[in-house]
Amino acid sequence: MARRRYVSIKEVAARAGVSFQTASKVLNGGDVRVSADTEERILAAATELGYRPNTIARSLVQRATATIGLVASDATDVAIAQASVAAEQAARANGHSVLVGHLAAGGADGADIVRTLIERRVDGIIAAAPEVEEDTEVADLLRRYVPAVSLQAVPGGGVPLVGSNHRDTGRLAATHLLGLGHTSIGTVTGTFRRRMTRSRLHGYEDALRAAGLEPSEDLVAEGDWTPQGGATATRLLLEHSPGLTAIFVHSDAMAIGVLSALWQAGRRVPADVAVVSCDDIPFAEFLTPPLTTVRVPLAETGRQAVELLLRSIAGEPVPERTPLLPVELIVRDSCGGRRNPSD
Amino acid sequence: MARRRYVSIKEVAARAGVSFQTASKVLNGGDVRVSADTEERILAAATELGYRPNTIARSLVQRATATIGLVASDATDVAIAQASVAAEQAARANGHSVLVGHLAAGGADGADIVRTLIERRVDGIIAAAPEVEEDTEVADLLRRYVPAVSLQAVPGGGVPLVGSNHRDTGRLAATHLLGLGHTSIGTVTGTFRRRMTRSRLHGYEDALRAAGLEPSEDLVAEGDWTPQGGATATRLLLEHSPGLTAIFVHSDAMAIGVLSALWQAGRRVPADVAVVSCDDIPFAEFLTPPLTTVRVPLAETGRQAVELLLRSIAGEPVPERTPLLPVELIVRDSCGGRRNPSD
DNA sequence: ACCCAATGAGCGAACGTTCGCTCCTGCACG
DNA sequence: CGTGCAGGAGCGAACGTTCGCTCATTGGGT
Repeated sequence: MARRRYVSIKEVAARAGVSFQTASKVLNGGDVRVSADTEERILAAATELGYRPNTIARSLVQRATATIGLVASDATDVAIAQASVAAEQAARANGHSVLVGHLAAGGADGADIVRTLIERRVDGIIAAAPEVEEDTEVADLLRRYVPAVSLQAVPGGGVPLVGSNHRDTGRLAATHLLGLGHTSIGTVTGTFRRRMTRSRLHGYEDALRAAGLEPSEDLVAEGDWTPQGGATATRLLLEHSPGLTAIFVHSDAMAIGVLSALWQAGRRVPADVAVVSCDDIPFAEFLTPPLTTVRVPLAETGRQAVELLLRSIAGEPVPERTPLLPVELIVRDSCGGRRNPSD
Repeated sequence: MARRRYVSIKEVAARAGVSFQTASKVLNGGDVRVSADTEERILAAATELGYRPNTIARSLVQRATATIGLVASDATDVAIAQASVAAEQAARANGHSVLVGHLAAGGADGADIVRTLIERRVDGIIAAAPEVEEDTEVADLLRRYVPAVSLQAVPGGGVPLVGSNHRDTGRLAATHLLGLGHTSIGTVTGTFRRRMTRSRLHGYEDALRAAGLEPSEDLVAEGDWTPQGGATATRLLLEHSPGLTAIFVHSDAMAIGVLSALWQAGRRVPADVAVVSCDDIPFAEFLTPPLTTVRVPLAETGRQAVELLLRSIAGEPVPERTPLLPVELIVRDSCGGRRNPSD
């Protein structure tokens, strides 16, 4: 337990018999105008002493921390977790570390988290927290203090946005179901407060109208992104529109609840009710039945956010809107569009 | 996009007409021997200027960053994510920030991540990465440089451990199945390299022996913690022991694959095969059928890790082994031990 | 043999804080 | 009226770096 004291560059320099600034040059700086001999001595001294540069001191003088802040929803949500992890790994691949803050349920502590990140002088911030979509305090902080990129709209704008095409997502799912011959297609949506939900809903409506169908309120039930919420919404849907033959769900997590509720109601999937969802989380393939879903490039979104942010930090101008990433329909069994080989 | 320059305490002091050290006292230090009048002037100047303390500078002089490092497995794994999120929130509640590093698949970059954390002078490190269980380089770094707490065994010891009682977990699951009358109980384990796997297996064997049954190799199949792995292992199990009537799975994630494979093999759950698993991730309740599982207190583990680490940082001696957290059996439908109300 | 350029190393300053000490002022008390 | 003491504020030093400049030495070209 006798913890090793950190050794500073001065001690290394002393042992090598040079000034500490010279040691700094060879150990960290790039401007190595030093003889091979002294360089070697310094390096040797450093390893013998177990020297570890003190990034804190470096950050102070360079006025940059090589750290980015990530404010994320409770990353127990698989989808958010995927984006977060990808973002962290991308940041690290570019020499940056990531300081995270997970919002409490409800997201009331968003501004606190961001303030902390700012005080720690992160070079930039990535917001991956839907709760923040309406938080003007957070938006102000992001606009004023630090380069930022967001995975969802920010009130007042001014923060570059990355993400995928949610309207296409809805359109793709509904179109597929329509193509299978369904005409009474319900939808279990995310929370209405989120733009993503509204976009997906619009995509769904686009598809219905394109097929000559008029969207009905009785076919829409709001979920809350959880399996519970999905189950509850499904029961509501079944009550209002007992005749429906298909459901488009706004997330795989909710789809788990949807499947469960359908099963409990005695409706077989896909024989009685076809289900298409979105995200394509790792579990989707292994549900019973395997879930047909619109794959959302979550990891890719995280990486793109980092890339954009790093460019913004470097001083490059970044557009407030980048092209939305494309989504892709993954057909499995829950929609009945594919014959199960074991049938 | 005109980013606000950070204002230093000196500017605040100048505006308030005091020395910057005095400003420091009222803005950050606790030793406020200052007249109410000047205090007010300083506070006013600070808010007018939008002063944000520079934690970097503070860390430099205080030789402490109020930051802890978290090295985690790819937190796409729901169980790890739960522990991570809880740990971060607990740390923040105690005034600490969290710097994360997610291991690449395979975990080869563990030592790199830890080194980075050390160079950033985190006050302590939490290891929540099973991959690290055999990484002696990581173990050395953790022992030598910085207080640490691990969620899994560390080669050579010397790092306090927190976690739950895995042997009880196996015992509880198998005992329940035995109590239901099963005598041919297979198990889909985690990777054998992990101690947790071996503990759970031992618990399972304990229970069998206590019931007068001899464990058989044909009833054990190694999984890899993924749904895929669970499915593959299940097929293997079915091949070697077609007569089994129950399966104990080492994680809910794998259980999803187990359920899927069973379904594809035409075995009904729980009628033909009963399933009990461990973790109790949020999805467990919504699988078809709802999963009977041994709840592992993941969030609680994360919190306990932080608590221990903070004490260690504060200089208190912490025991290398804390009492294991208790687990609890959650009975749902997949084990057949409970009559489904809809039956 | 002389000058100048290039090479190698040193040195002061700065980054934004905290910490502990010193100094000044004024007031109460003997 | 002098002494002591407490309250209030200031000041120097330090934390561990990086950065840009200066200085000394060497060697090659004419």
